[in-house]
Amino acid sequence: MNQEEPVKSLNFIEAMIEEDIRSKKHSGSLQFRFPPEPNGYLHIGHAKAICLSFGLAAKYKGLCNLRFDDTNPIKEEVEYVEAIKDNIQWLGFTWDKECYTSDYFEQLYDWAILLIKKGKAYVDDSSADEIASWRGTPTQPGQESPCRNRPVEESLDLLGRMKNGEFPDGSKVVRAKIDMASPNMHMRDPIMYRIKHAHHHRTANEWCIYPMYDYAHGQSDYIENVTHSLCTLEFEVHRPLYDWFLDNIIDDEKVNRERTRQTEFARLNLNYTVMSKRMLLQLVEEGHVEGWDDPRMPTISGLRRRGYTPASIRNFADKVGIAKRENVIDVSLLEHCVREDLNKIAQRVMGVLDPLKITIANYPDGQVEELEAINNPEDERMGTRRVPFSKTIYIERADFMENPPKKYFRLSPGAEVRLRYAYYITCTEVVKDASGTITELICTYDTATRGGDSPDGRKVKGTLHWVSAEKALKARVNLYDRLFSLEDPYSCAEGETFLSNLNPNSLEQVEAFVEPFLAEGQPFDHYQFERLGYFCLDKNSTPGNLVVNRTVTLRDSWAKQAEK
RNA sequence: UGUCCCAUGGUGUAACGGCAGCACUAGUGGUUUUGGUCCACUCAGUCUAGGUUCGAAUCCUGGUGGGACAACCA
Repeated sequence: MNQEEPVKSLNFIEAMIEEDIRSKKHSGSLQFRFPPEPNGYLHIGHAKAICLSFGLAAKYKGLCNLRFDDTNPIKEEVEYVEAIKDNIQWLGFTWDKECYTSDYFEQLYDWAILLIKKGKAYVDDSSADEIASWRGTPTQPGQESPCRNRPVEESLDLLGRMKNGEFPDGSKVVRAKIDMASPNMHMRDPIMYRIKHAHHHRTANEWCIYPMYDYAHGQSDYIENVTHSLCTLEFEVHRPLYDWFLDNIIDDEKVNRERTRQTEFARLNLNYTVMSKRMLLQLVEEGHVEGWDDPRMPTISGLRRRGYTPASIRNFADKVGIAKRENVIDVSLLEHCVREDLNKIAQRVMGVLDPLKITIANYPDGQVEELEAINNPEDERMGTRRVPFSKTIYIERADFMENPPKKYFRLSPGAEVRLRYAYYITCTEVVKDASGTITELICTYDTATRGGDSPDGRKVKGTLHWVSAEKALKARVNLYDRLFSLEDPYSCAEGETFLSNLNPNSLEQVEAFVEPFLAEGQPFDHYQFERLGYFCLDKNSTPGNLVVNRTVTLRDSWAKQAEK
């Protein structure tokens, strides 16, 4: 009787958009944009922003541009723009137009002339130190520059000469004339242009003056007809300035009514990692990780190399939601999202990370048989494969205990277990070396249990993964753990930095044995190593030199119980 | 001695003046040729003090707590 459809709950941005649609605020379709600065690699926090703007565009039948905010030539590089484009496409999004703020330098310059002519901007000869000291503090008003009231003609002349390269870096700036006593520091005559005789990755040496973020961003949105300009919370105090520039440049009532509006949401934070571009850059440059795409990095490239899928990241972005309050997401949610996706799509395979040799005493010498194994129990369409079985095999060292506790379902002296897709085996003898370390197990198998079922119906509690010693392939396996050992890597003792919280065991490398099927894989292919976790082939893996990265372990309720 | 933003289970996020819901985490049980998956269940929340109202997580006021703002960075 209660057939109410589940109420769709909107986040505050969707609610605003639907209100704009209802009130017909915009005469055209909705337009979004994702505006990275090409000065580093994108991370999972950017992925949230990308999913937001591109996702909204898709949901409301609008478009989303990719715009590189390239107004600071000394920090920006082509390598970064290529990586960013790559990441966005990999995530599964397609931008409408590929834009660059540098495409608008000419227009921005013309608008600067307009503002000076209107008496809304001026050229300032003050030094950086003077400007900083005259700006005041958040609690004290600033004071006006001596150049503030210089004649319009003089500012115009100076601006032209700045552009022509007549002045050295730092000798002059263009400032908006707003209010040095404003409680908002950003309104105290903010700088619009600075002189930088630097090579720009797109405009080369055409310009030696470059606009500041605040002077460029709103106008770029306006030029692209952006209707909803979404950014993170730290730009909230910039919004009055965003509006001020457009208010003073655009003289058209209708355009102003429909004009782009900035809306801020809380950025993503994840525990056990850092999300600051500066810190990520430091990790790369100082060699604490192997590069921007090191699988321990929270970068999109790192997550990809770790074995995360685009769908898992999109789903994660959806689950964390959009709001304005500060948040720290638990990595377990991210891990849940990959497991959820990989469980559906990952090829199952067997591999042994910490091998213990077993000789099956009653199995014929030299015999090898091919046993049928299911590729993915969650998806019948993925079919089956054949796995070679032989007299000597390897199992996981942790799957045998000489003196097992109660509820231990695995192998122990006299116990019978199932080898997955193979046979029931019983341990008859434990072989040790002089130091008492177990070196080998002697077992017998029940020939009637081929495939893993017993015709007499007897049950075994344990099922182990295994690999044929004769046919297995060697593989280098990278076992990754969290990069930092502290939930909050930013908190550290006096005189120390976040680097002191690096987890010394974030990477453990082992030589493992895997079934021959792995040789058919391509870099980035996903696998589930049964009973162990999800893995993928590294970008540098080849059939003859397998390199496997662990994405995440399987949930392990036995490990939890064993801890107690 | 400022301005602005924010406050719901352990973590996130809904509820738009009318029964505080969902996901993750944790725990219990069931199914299982992965101690996986799946299924069922359990623990657990409106920062505080007033006010408005028949009725407040929601509106108002004051506290408290957290965050942002003083690059010629974005």
